[in-house]
Amino acid sequence: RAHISESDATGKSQTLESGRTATSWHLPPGSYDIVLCVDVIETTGGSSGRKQELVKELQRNCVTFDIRKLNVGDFLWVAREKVTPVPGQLRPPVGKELVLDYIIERKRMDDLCGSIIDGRFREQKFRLKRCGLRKPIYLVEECGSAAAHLSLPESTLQQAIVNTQVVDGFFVKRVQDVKESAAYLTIMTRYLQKLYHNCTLFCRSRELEGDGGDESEQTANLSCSLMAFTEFNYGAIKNKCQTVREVFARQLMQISGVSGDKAAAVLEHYSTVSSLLQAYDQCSSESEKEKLLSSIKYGKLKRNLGPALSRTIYQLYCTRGPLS
Amino acid sequence: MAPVADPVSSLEVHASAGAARSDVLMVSSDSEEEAMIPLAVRLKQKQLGLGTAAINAEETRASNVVSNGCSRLLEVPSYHINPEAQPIERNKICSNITRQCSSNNNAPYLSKEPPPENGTYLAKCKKTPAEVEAARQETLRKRAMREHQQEEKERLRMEKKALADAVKALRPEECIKHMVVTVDPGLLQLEGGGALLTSLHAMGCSCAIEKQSLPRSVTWARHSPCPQTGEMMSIPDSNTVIQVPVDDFVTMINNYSKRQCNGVLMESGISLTTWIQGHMSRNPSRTLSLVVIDIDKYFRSQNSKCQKKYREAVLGEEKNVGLQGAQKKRRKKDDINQLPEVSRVQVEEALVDLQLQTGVQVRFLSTWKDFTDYITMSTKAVAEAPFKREREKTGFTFCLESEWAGGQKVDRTGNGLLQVWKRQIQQLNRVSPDMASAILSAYPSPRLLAQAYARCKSDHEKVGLLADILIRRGEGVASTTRRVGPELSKRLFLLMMSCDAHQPLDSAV
DNA sequence: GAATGTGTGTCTTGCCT
DNA sequence: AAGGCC
DNA sequence: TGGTAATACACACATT
Repeated sequence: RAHISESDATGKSQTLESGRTATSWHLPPGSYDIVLCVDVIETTGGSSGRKQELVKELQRNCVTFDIRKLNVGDFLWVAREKVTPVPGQLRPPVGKELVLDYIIERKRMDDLCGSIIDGRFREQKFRLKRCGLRKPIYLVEECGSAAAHLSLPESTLQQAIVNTQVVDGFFVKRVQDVKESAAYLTIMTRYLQKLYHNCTLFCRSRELEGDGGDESEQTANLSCSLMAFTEFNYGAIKNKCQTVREVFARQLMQISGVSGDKAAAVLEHYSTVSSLLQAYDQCSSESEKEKLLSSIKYGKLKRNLGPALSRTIYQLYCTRGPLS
Repeated sequence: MAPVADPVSSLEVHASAGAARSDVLMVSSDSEEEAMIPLAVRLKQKQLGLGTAAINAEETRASNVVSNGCSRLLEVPSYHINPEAQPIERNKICSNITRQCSSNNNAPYLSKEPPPENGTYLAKCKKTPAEVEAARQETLRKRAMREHQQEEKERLRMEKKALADAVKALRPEECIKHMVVTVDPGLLQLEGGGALLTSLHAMGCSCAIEKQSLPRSVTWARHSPCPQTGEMMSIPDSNTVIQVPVDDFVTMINNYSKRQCNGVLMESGISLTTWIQGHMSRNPSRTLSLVVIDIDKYFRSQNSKCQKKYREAVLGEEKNVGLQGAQKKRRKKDDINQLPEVSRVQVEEALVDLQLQTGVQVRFLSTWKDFTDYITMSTKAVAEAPFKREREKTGFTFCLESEWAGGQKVDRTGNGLLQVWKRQIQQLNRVSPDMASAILSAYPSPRLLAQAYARCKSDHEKVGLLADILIRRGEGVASTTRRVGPELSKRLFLLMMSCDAHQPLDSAV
């Protein structure tokens, strides 16, 4: 039977630096198992029976897997160190875990439809790209299946799938139903177990990831420099450290008409709130303040920010009384 | 020997049978192209006719001068255009130039404002021949200067146009018209080849039929004007789609299964992976993807032939290695029936092998119309890819970071700016709307907050300025109050007052 | 961008004698 | 269509 | 030359 353990990496209450130090440890061949990890949300929740169907199918295929809370993606594989219980201790020592470079985002057609509409689709792809795992896979379910009258045309959905393949460079696997998803996971798991049967694995840090093309490195498909699972799953939570410049850009974009290009153009001249305020103070007249930013060029090439926006920003930062 | 044709040999057959004819069909952009080429050629001619380095230096200087003039008129500091530009106004430069010209040819004291007594003298006496000559030369110089300025203006305009057109060519709507889809003739002699060209044509892009290095493949290229020469040049795209016949596909699947069963030492023919690896090693820069059309026809045939083995293979309980043992039906009559017997699981296994070894994926389509649609969608994707990539490179990440509210609308009088200010405060991590409202009520504008900081005597006072502001959560008796706290107070202080753009806000340690 | 449609504002053009 | 106007 | 009017054209933003 399949081995199911609820190892919960509590997503939020972690210490700031997850416990991995810079000591580059390694896992010799045979000292670890390749284990499929399934996001807990894929097994519990919503449609009662449908989620358990995947678990059942994996168990039937004798796939050893682990159910965890994944902060990004739906499936991935870890190299879990084999641990032998120590005499005198009830709990065996915690084994080190490295996460393989493959991560799967499973998407049913209706999910995809909703994701596209509310913008989650783009965000998910972005997070997958920068999650540190270099081989993202989109597992698209219900492909040729019943013309589900979703709120989006089928051609649109298929175009979106092709785009994630061609534009984003993801590997796209199309399956008909949950059973085929399980079959794919099964075959992938067995293949990876075979592939990593005789490999020494090294611990990599999240840094220095020139995440270039995923398929481009076809020769070195066997990546033995992997991230620790704890570091990966913690890094997937979005609590990045903000800088003055970044927050200033976000602040500029709170006003209607200011987009990323516009904000970036302003930041080219005044990269902090302080510098902008200083510039306003150094203006001799109010009209000079009004048009301080009007001739800043932005975007594709050299389009004026314009007097209207310049005036709005001037009002925001130069009004000495309360705003309305 | 394998009774089935090797993919390589089938390639040769198709290539020799197909007439390698190169044909480019312009759809709707031909008129535009004819209009564009002379434009770019003129630009090139002007660049070549005048110098290169010296002219470029002149033109950049002139553009700076013009920009300064404009910005002065707009009452804008010149460092917006060029941070290093000195506040020299254009009219001063011009008057300096004219003064120099005059002093070279006339008496220095006559240059600007003649004394009254000299004025009467000059008015009475006619201009000396030297003065007449000087005036002529002056006129000539002015004309020459105007011409030069005209030319430079024109050149600048043309360059701007060219760059604007280059950007236009990447826009989702128009980029497709600059795409040329190159189709291998081996694809066209199959059924649905004409429909492919028709759909591509209807989409608004050009088609070229020429023999490809890869069999039955389609590649893409971008037809765009070169920024330097102005000539139209084709920029090839790395994506390539190869249509694999079911015969070859099944054979290669079978070869892979044989290898897995018999061990690695046995040479059992080309597998999907080794076939692709061969192509990829030949030209490493290609991004391949495979298409197999109507493989269900094969499985239907296999299913009707021996249903028992098929079910066993699907259930996967026994290692069912289908060799080409069961091929008993009529040969030459039906090609499918003499193919080796492979199961769907074997296909999936070989596909995973291909995926993990090469990253190449396989699309299974049921009809040739689906193939046409797939090529159509791929064409759109390839055409729009550069546009999207450039946007991701320049734009900020948080623009589409899930919960992102669009810009707060603000009218001409400034209504709505208070909400903008509140939302600006909320851009810092871990700032709830309640916290923002609390700060907002204490300092309802950025200026007021900045003034408060300026009035602080010590830095310690500034850092903790907001720490004791009360946040009221809830309503009435059940409302609880908290403080903003020193942490957020410090972050807001750093945000407002720091001169270091890369100053981290979340305090380390 | 999923695809398409809608309104703000700049930017390009032509005009003037 | 080129030139001088303010 | 400058300055405007009228248009074209983008872009930010809102919908099936």
